Amino acid sequence: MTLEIPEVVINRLPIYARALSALAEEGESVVSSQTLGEKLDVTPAQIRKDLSYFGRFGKQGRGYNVNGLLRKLREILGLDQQWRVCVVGVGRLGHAIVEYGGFEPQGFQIVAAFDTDPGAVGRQVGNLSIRDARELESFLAENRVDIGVVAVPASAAQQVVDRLVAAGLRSILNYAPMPTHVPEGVAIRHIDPVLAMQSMTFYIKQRDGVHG
Amino acid sequence: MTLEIPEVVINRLPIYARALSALAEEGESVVSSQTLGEKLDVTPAQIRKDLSYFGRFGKQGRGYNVNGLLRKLREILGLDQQWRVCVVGVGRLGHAIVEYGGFEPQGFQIVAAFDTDPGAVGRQVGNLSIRDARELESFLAENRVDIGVVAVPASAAQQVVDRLVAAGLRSILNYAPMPTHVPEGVAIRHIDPVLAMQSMTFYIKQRDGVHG
DNA sequence: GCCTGTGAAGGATTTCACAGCC
DNA sequence: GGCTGTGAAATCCTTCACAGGC
Repeated sequence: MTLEIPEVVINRLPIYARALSALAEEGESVVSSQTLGEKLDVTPAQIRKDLSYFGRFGKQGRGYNVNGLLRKLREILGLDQQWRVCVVGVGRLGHAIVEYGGFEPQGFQIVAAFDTDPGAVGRQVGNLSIRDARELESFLAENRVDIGVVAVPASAAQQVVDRLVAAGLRSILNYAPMPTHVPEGVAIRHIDPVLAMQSMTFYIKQRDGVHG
Repeated sequence: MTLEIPEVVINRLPIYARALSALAEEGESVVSSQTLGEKLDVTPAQIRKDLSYFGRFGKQGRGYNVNGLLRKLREILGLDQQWRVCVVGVGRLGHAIVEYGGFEPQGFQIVAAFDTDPGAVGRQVGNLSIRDARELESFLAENRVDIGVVAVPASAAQQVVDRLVAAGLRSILNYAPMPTHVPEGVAIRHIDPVLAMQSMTFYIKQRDGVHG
């Protein structure tokens, strides 16, 4: 398909899609790059340029059809499909992830949860029964899974990522405080609130000088 | 102090600091940009250039002193200090945040939690008693708080961010699935696992074509 | 008149490549 | 010989500005 679309562009598309959803719910039928940009703190030129990688969706003089563009973006991103997700590590964090209600409505269905702790295996979380992490490979061989969520301690993160990749997964969401790496061709995203805070403190310090 | 250091650079420093911590624990005393880069999937030149914004910390022919550089980075980022954090919104997500043990050891102390729900106010979470969100401004006026964590529903996020900013907070970590905006001079970071997944599905689709 | 789509310009970030020092 | 620090080059990304269509 279309080659070499910058990753920054891909990362912005879901934001556009979300804003368009909101506009659609408010009953708006048309939106200009100007108006959309104001809602999102993005320049209109950026929105137009981003969209131009995928086609010509607007109408001169009017703007974009909200539902039309939303449908297009959902198609491009695959948000019109169901995605199957497994979670590895069901400690406090993994628990919260499995029970978080925000994934399902967006098409991300959690189909399995794994843990190494014999005390956790077999327990019920949400509507899943926790599986033994030793079954990870066999489960992935027998069931379609699209995305792996890693919620294990930092010390185990790389090993778990390696197993997921070896088993054929190509998309990983890593919650472990550890910058695991993956081979070319595997998408990985890191969720790390501590890192996020640690980069903000630099600016606090710069502004205010040193606290007690 | 030093002016105009790119934000991307600041965002990488905590990663370097974390890797140096690990090296220090392993008893390594010296590391080259080459070796550090391999651990982090970052080019050696990038590491050297990033560090050069802040000074000259290495020794030609040897590399960097692990503990020395770590101390420097912690000082630059303010990680050698205690930071006071408040959490707004103590639903399931806020709960998990307050009870997550990963912040305290890094110097981020959660000093208050707020909610609007009368049924939640007064309840105990971790070692905090949930406060009425109406007390937010008075609490911030009387107590030093450095970082505000927003864990409210999307519909309330912008409003909460506005209140935090109006009360003088200049660093915000937003967990709400909603790209809130803030005035110049306020640092904000978004944590949004759904967005992260939605950008990965693009690549799955590109590789594999469409699933059922 | 308004707004898109897009080459070209501009700006930011990364990488190169090497002088200089240990 | 190995490795840093850094100008210069290369690359990547954003913004400009305007031709063209509604």
